[in-house]
Amino acid sequence: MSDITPTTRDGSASARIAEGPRRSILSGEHRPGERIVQEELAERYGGSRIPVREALRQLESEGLVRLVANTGAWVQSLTMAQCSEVYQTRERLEPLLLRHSAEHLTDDVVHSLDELAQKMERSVDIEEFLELDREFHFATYRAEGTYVLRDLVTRLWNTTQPYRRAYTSLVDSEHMRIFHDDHHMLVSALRDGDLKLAEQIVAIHIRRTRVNLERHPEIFPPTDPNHE
Amino acid sequence: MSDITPTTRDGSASARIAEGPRRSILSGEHRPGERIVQEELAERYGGSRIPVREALRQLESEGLVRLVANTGAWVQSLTMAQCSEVYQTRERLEPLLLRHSAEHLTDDVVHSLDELAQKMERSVDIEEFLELDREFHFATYRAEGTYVLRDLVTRLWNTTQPYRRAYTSLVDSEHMRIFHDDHHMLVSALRDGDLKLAEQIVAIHIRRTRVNLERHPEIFPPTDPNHE
DNA sequence: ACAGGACATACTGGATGCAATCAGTCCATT
DNA sequence: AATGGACTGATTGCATCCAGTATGTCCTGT
Repeated sequence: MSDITPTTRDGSASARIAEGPRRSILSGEHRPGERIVQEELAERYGGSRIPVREALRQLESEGLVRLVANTGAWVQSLTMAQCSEVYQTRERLEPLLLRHSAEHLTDDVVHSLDELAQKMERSVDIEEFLELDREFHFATYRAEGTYVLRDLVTRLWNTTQPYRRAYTSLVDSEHMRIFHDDHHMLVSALRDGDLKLAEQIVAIHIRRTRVNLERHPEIFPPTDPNHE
Repeated sequence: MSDITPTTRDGSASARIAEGPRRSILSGEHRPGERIVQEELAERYGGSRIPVREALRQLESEGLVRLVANTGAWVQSLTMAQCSEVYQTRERLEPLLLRHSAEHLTDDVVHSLDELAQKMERSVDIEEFLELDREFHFATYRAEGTYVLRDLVTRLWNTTQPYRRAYTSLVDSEHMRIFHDDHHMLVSALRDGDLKLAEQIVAIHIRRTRVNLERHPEIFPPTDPNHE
């Protein structure tokens, strides 16, 4: 898990503590809708409830946690419509990020992308697959310059991670074949320096995943539990 | 605080306090790079430093504030490159948001959009102009359904607000003419139900602003003061 | 005069303790 | 039996206090 923390943070305890639940949520240890108790986090990661509360505020802004005053915190859960919205957003943003980044891609990186794509094909474990997929795509997003856009994309990935996990365990080998083909085509386009094509592949890749997600309403909460 | 405090108990104090500096920053009362002292906020908005600190964490995640451990908080300042990046992001996202929203636009709303565009042309005060501009565009973004995308766009507007303000005070009447024309064309496209055209107009409108912003490096900090 | 270091001040970060609020249970009433 | 209300345990929200760190100043030595 490399690029999980969206904003590079200082060494304060609240920033450190925030990483704990963030990892737990992204790794699937804590699932959407689960209750988060301040005291438990404080004990688990060492510290009082003060930095824990600041960490929760931050995670709320990142879209990973849902806070209700005087009531508590829960792992954020998305409806299918919200998840779809995030994917539509990604479909617009990631081609842009890729374009910025691809100009700085070296042959070494392209080569490692190829290896990642192959390794992913051989992967049988879901967690490993998810991690490799993330590593692959973010390897194509190693843009120089500012980090605004990459931070944003990181957050979008993070908020939808639980549903990507649930979906991955459902897809059949046929869809997987197409999924891997996308990756290989993307590597080829990047190797050829065909930026326009690479952008299109990423957009289609994201759209394909969204459409498939929308075929599985059972992995989302039945109705909107969040009224905000 | 045991007396008849006007502070409603419905929301948490930290959420309430966060609104204060957020408003101050957006209204231009506090400018990028200005120091923010916790104690001052606590006194000004009522409360101890605990909810203030949570509010600052939240504002940090929103991109309005920059926190450094053991040192303090400052109003976030963007380099021209970062600001440009936000505008490129907006250029991709707002057409999408507009498309989602435009399906629910009533004739009433279109009519009020027209009035807003005209009122903006007559506006001479910069603050009023900025507010009307924001009101105009967000009136076109009154999407039903989920709020993920609109929240995101709101944040992007917020983080660039200081530079929009600085830029507005610089543009000549010629550019203003083109700016207003964009708005009128957008209203027409929405009235005709030409979604594709409306999307294009918004994209061009945002791009035009970005290009003009990039012609004024003097409104940005000389070098990158943020190392993240 | 200038550079380096020690001190003082001001501010942030965090822990503890107390008040307020919510949820779940039990009992009384209809 | 079902509904309404009070009570209790648990948990959150906040204020006060104390420790840690950064910044600015002054002094000393060269």
